[in-house]
This record gives sequence, C-alpha cells and structure tokens, in this order.
Amino acid sequence: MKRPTIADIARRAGVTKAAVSFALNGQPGVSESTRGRIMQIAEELGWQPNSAARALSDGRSGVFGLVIDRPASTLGVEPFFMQLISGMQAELSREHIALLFTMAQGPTAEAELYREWWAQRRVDGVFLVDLQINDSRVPLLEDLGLPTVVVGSPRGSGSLPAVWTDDGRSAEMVVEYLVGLGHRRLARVTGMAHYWHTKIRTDAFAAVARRHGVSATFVEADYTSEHGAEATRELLRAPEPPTAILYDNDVMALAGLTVVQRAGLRVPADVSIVAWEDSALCELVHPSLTALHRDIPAHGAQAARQLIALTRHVRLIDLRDPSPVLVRRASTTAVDT
Amino acid sequence: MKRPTIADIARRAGVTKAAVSFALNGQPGVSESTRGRIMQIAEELGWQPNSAARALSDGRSGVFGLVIDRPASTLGVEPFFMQLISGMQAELSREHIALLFTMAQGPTAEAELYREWWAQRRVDGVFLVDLQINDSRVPLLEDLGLPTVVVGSPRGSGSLPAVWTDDGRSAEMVVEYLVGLGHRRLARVTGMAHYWHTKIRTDAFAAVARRHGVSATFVEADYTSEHGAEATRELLRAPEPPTAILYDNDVMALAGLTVVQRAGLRVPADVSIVAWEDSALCELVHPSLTALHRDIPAHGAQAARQLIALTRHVRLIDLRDPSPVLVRRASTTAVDT
DNA sequence: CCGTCCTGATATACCGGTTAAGCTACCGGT
DNA sequence: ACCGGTAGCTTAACCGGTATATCAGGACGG
Repeated sequence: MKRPTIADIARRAGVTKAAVSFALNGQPGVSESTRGRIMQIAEELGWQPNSAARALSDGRSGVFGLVIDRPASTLGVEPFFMQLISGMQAELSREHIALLFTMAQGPTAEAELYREWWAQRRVDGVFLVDLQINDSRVPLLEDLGLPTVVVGSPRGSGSLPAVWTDDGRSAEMVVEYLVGLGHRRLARVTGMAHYWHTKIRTDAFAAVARRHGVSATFVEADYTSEHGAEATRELLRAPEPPTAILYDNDVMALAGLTVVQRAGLRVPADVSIVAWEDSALCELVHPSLTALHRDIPAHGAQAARQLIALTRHVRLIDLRDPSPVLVRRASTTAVDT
Repeated sequence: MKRPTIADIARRAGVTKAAVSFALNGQPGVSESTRGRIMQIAEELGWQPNSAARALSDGRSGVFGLVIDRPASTLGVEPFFMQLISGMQAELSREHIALLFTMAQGPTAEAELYREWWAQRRVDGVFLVDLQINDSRVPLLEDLGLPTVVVGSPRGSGSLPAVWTDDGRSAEMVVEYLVGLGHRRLARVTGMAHYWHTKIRTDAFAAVARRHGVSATFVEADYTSEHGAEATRELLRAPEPPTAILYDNDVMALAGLTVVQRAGLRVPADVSIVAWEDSALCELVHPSLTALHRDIPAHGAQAARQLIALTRHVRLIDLRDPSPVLVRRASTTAVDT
C-alpha cells in the first residue's frame, strides 16, 4: 500500500504542495472550491499527515510520555496504573496524541529516559508519577524545560503543576471512621517511605490519631503481597496488637486479611481491615474489604487535560480531584468492648 | 535548554553537516582524527538525534505499537499485560525502540488506530494480541503491510508470524492431572468464546476429557470476577455439580473460590480449583490456588525480538515458547470416593 | 610528466510537511 | 486610464537528519 503525501494530492489537484497544505489545515489562501476538491482527493487517497514530517516542521511530536519505575511484580497486580492510563487515553485520543509508555528500573534509568526523549524530541510532555521526597526528577524536568504534569501530590513538585487528591484528608477520614467504631489501637501498613504520598498519609494518620488520643503504629512495606503479609505478622506479634489496620493498597490488604485469618483471628470481629484504593478484588474476597474508592480514570483524564493545556502554553494551577469516598464493606466493624 | 543539532556540531568542528553525519554514524568518509573531534563535541553538547528528522529521512520511526481492546475494568486486575509489556520493554529498550501503548474500545476503533498509525508512519510495527476467530484485524494488517507479530496463537494468524505457547497441551495437562486425582466431572469457566485461545483450550479440554471418559462442562465468562462468580454459581446449581473447575484467569478463579466457599462447600475437599495464569494472588489466598504458570515477561521479550527481526526483513517462522508448568498448590486434591 | 586512484572532505538533494514572501489577475473607485 | 487592494495561488526556504554525487589534492604507476 502506497501511502500518499501532499505532493500526490497536489499533482492530482493541479496545484502546489502549499495550496494543499493550506486547504487541509483550514488556513486561508485557497478558494472554497479548490479546498473542497483537495479535501475530496485527500479523502479518496486516504491521506494522513506523516507524523515525522509534521513533527520536524512544527517541532511537536504529538506524543506524551509516561514512565513507571516499579518492579513489574508489583505493577502486575496493581490496577491503579492501568486505570490511570485508560483515563488518560480517553482524553488524549480525541486530540490525536499518543502515549509512549515505559517501565524503567531505578531513578537513574528514568532520568536518562527523560533526557533522551527530550533531546530526541520524542515527546511533547510527560506525566510524572510516584513523586519522591527530594525527587531528583523534579529539578531535572524543570531544567530540561520538558512540560510535565505531576500526578498525585503537590508537595515537592516544585514549579511543576500537579493533579492530586487529598491524601491527608482521606487518611483523616479513615482514622475518624475507625475511632468512631471504638478502635483505640490503629495501624497502617504503608508503601515505600520515600514516596511523598506515603509521608502525607502517614503524617495525617499520626496527627489525627494523636488528636483523638489513640495509638498509631506504622510498618513500611513495598506494595507486594509478601511484604504486606510480613508486615501484618509483625503487627500481630506485638503485646497489644492493633484492632484495625489500614493498608496502602488492595494487594497488601488482601495479604493481611489472609495472615490475620490464618493466625486464628476473625475479620472484622478481632481485626478490622481497610484498603487504600478500591478494586474488584476488594469486593471479591470474604469478608469483602472496606476501601477508599476514587475515580482513577477520571484522575488520569484530568492529568491529560492539564498536560495538553500546558503544551499549549496555558499557565496552570494545581488541580485537586474529588476526595476518595470510604466504601464500607464487611471487613470493618465496631470494636468489641 | 537549547537542544543541539548536527549543524551546531558542524559549525564548532569547522566541517559540514555531512561530515558530522558520517562521523556519528560510523560511516567511512572522515579521517579518524576528525571523527574523534566530532564525537567529542557531540558528547560535550549532549547531542541526540532528532527522532522526527531521522524518521523522516530513513522512513522508520523507531516505535512499535500495542493496542489492547479490553474493558479497563478487566485490564486493571489482569497482571498479564503489564508483565507482557515489561518483558517487551526489556528487549526494546536496548535497541532504543519505544512502545506506543493504547487501549481501544472495540475492533472498529482498533482497526482505525492501525490505519492511522501506519498512514502517519507513527509505528514501524505492532504486536497483535487476543486473536479472535475470523479476526478482521489480520487481513487488515496483512493488507496494510504493517509488520506484525501475533502474540498468543498461531491459529488464524494468516501470514503473520506468531509467538505462542501451546494452550492445547496445557489444557491436556490439567485434565490429565485432575483425572489422575480421580475427578470424573470436570468444568471449565472460559474466557470469551470468540478468542482463538479460548477455543483451542476448550477443544483440547473436551477432547481429552472424552478420551478419559469423564464429563466436561463449559461456561463462558468475560474474565471479570462478576462473571466468574456467576458462572460458578451456575455450575454448582447442576444436579451433579463438577468436582473440579478450571478457570481461564486468576481473577475468575478467585471469584469462584469465594462462591464455592460461601455455598458451604470446601475447597479442595468438595471442589478442586485450578487457575489458568499464575500470579501473586494465587499464592496469596486461602487455600492457595493451583495454577498454570508461565514466564510472561520472557514471552513478551520473545515477541519483541521477533518484531525487531521482522522490521529488519528477516523471514520469520512461528515460535513456540516453553509450555506452562502446573504449579500444584492447596486448591486441588484427590476426589473423596 | 601525465593520467589514475584513493582519501577526506564538500555540495546538494531528499524525506513530507509548514509557512513567509512574492506574484498575478481581477475588482472597484476616482 | 490608472491605482490600490485583495483573493488565490506559487515559489522557496526551513525543520534536522541521511545519502549520493562531486571535488580537491596527494600518492602512485608507467
């Protein structure tokens, strides 16, 4: 199949490339009749602009980039990113922007990717996820001048615009819910401590617990079921184990559930369990898991709209998405006094 | 940050663009001394080739495409694709090929994407997954002449090279394992019937069951936990319900497990459960799930190598990856006679 | 001493778009 | 009859690479 160029169209229409370009881009400079003729020929030939030529000419590639730096083992089970991407796509496809998606291993490799993409003009902008404390990617991206939208946290995002949900408020919500049920010993199995969202959640969790005069224990884990299970075992070994545990993702919550049950304890009678980030899994297991639910695709779509605006030189402000709602299921109950 | 071009390098080195191009590409036509000088200047300036310019010039974009047409809800929970992509990346990154990743909704939208990508020369090749019976994408891609590697099934792939695992053999393996445990009433909760791999699995399952003189029941589902649960309830309602069920993915197996247990039956004492496609989930739940395990990242890497070869005009033959192994866990046991 | 070959470069065209500048024919106004 | 303005094109340059043809100059053979 021969892929036609504007030169082919021009020849057929008996005009020059420039006229064809004007016609196809809705620019003035051609009569309505020639424009119509050209459009029809383009249609017949099934013409589409060569992306490389256009990119070379106007300096934009029509591609956004997303790099995720997490072990594939975790990624596999985490619905979050797939849903995020799905939401982004919905928004990007209508603007005919494509998404370059890569998994990197380690911050150095990720930084290198950004450098290459930018230097090679492969992408017009990127989404930055899993923001870390003292994240070296932020100054790098600012330095490069690569249009970036941070997904997830306005803290530590420097001058980069962010799209976020209020994790602090969500943590408060969960603590207040559990305290309201009479729980006095709370625990949280967290994600990696170097992520900003982990810190934000932990800080808020600790602060509200203190305010209510209840205890709060934290164990760091890495989102995998193995760590989730181990962290739970550690919590249960304490002389006065917690009566309610909040896990930073659904996979660890599920692992925790299993560990608690195997330890001969009942959920929720002995231990209440809450998952941060809802999924089909949470509804599926027995007992079903109380979870913080948010519209992740909508979040992705929001981020995509922001990045599109940014590449069009719109000045952006941080945008907060609706707070998650706490979906109460069978894994939480009032503490048995 | 000003991104340097070969013209900048040429100016600094006091030579022409062409000389720079020769030097950087290892072509003859420059002396070793000038080549060294040019390389060093390029290094200092942090030069990287503009991908659009290169693509325009040599006609290849350095990008492969992957389109997945499944509801985001399913995708989220399925580790398969993330692992597949992860494996592809490993192979692609060393050749500096990027991956354009999109979720489409429906075959028409997907076909349209291929047309656009090809017409716009956005991609040099694509991976085709979830091959269907009478799949219109196959003739389309053949027609376009878009280099394609089919991931998953050599049946119905037409002239397109495939990378596959022997699903028929795997189905046999499971049936023989279950029959060996004394099961006489088998069932399978399948994925969508219009997928080739579903048909291949079902046909093999039915054939081997017949050969061993045991009964085989099939219920179609769509990989979601909802369907998995419903299919299981349907199976259990039968006058003589199956004593062993094979599910086409881990999510449905887990849903099935829950349904069986809530129905007051024991797993594996009353019903044995096997999942097609292993994951952390399978190890995690109680009882842990017997599953067909395969190295999905390796599968992805294999596919990537094939597509790379294909775009270099190497003639390919279908490539079969190692068969999955059956990982025996707690969800299967001998039938109680 | 001249023609030939080889080396190391330059000049230039090309890929397929976009776009500024230039040209022409036709219009209305005085 | 002459002029200015404009609609409707064309010409040509440019984006940043790659590749082919050309060219200058030195070495070499006869």
